[in-house]
Amino acid sequence: MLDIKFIRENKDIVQAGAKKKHIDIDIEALLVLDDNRLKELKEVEDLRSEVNKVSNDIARDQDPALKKQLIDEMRAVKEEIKGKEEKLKTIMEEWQKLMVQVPNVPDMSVPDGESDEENVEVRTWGDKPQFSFTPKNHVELMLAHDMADYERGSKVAGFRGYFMKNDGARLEWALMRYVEEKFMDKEGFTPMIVPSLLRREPFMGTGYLPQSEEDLYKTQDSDYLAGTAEVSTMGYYMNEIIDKKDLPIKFFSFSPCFRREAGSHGKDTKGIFRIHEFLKYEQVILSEASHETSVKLHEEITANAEAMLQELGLPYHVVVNCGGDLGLGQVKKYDIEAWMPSEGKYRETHSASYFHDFQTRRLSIRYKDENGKLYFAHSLNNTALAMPRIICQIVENYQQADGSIKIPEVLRKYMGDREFII
RNA sequence: GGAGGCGUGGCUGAGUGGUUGAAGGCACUGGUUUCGAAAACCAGCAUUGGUGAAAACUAAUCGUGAGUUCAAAUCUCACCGCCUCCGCCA
Repeated sequence: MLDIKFIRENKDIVQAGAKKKHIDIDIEALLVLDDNRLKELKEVEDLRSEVNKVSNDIARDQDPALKKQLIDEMRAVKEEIKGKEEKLKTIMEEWQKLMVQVPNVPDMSVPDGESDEENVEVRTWGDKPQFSFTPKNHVELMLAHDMADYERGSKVAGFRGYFMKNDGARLEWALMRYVEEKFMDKEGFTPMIVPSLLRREPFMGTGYLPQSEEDLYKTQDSDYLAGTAEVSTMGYYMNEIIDKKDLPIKFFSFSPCFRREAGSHGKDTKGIFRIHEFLKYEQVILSEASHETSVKLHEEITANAEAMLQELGLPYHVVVNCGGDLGLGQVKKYDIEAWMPSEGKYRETHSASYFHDFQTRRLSIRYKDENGKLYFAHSLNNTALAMPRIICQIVENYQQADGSIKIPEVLRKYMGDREFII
């Protein structure tokens, strides 16, 4: 959610921002509605003011006849208010509906473009492996080593169901222990295990609803399953006021994640790259309301992720997402994509975004500065490590001519000090 | 799932229809005092929206939403949350 005052004063910027994100919204129409809203609000408030005043007179006045007269008068005014309130309510509903659709303004440095195909590479790291043989894809490799069972997965869990097995399960646990140790020692990060089964409010607050209703699983109690720990972690301080000296607040959150993948039925239908249920560690930050601080922290959480990919020895590149590939609230986003030999391209493992106060305004997360003044905090997030997806890149990049898979050095101690999956 | 109780400002805690946005206390801020501090004393101290250059004025907010009333923290209903007891269960 943007501040209506900001929208009023910067309507051209907001409209241009929406265009850059390829989101169709008429800011001018919103402002006309807003004028109308203010006019009706004023009328209702003036009438209420009159009622308040006279009500006090009634309380004070002892003359019964005069009392009765005033009460009758106010009864009439009340009727008038009722009618106007009805009108205002209708306007407000329309206003709210439009307001939650207004996208945050993307940063100047965000490239133009419609889809992820127009994201721009900003840097690459690592040497892509050269194979003297035809490399297998992760689906085949994991099957060959009995690291996953897709058939029984879909028998039991349906489309995109899977079991992780043997060294597949061990590798996933190894990654979990690795990333936990990595962040446990990292200064400032509070580790949290967070809920995934959530009410509607945190989804509205983070900007996943109302737009992405069809991407979320919903229960018969009208709760939703979160696709990322970001949702509940951001909800943690919902409707609260934070002391400025506690900022930035950094969370290292773990949760199961659930995604319907409604818009991607044909994509990545084999294996464990795109699945309905997985485990993810997420970095979430609340910071002071400063663009510079947001930018700095954005680079920091991106660097945290890159450091791990480097230790895991996975070649990757970082892309800055184009306007059309940004979410409603995102100001800027980097996707980190690791090399996938079987596809001859990079595939996403991490996604780092910052939002300014878009989410915190919806969630009402504020902080108080030295002078007691209140501000909406800024928020950011990035994947820490998402499982089992990253195993796809690990097994593909580390496959050997003899069919074995080399275990990344940093994970060996969690895999019984072995060098290979044979 | 059943029975009962409760939800007031940063905290604590009064307040069952009428100048109550809300007593008192704590905390916090400023001042007096002091070499300095503590204590004491004095003063200040909610948020959001609107109008306004500002001062100020105005509306809303006592879990949330509806309702009754000229007037609601106070009465009614629904929902949410918390607590206690019973049942069930990891």
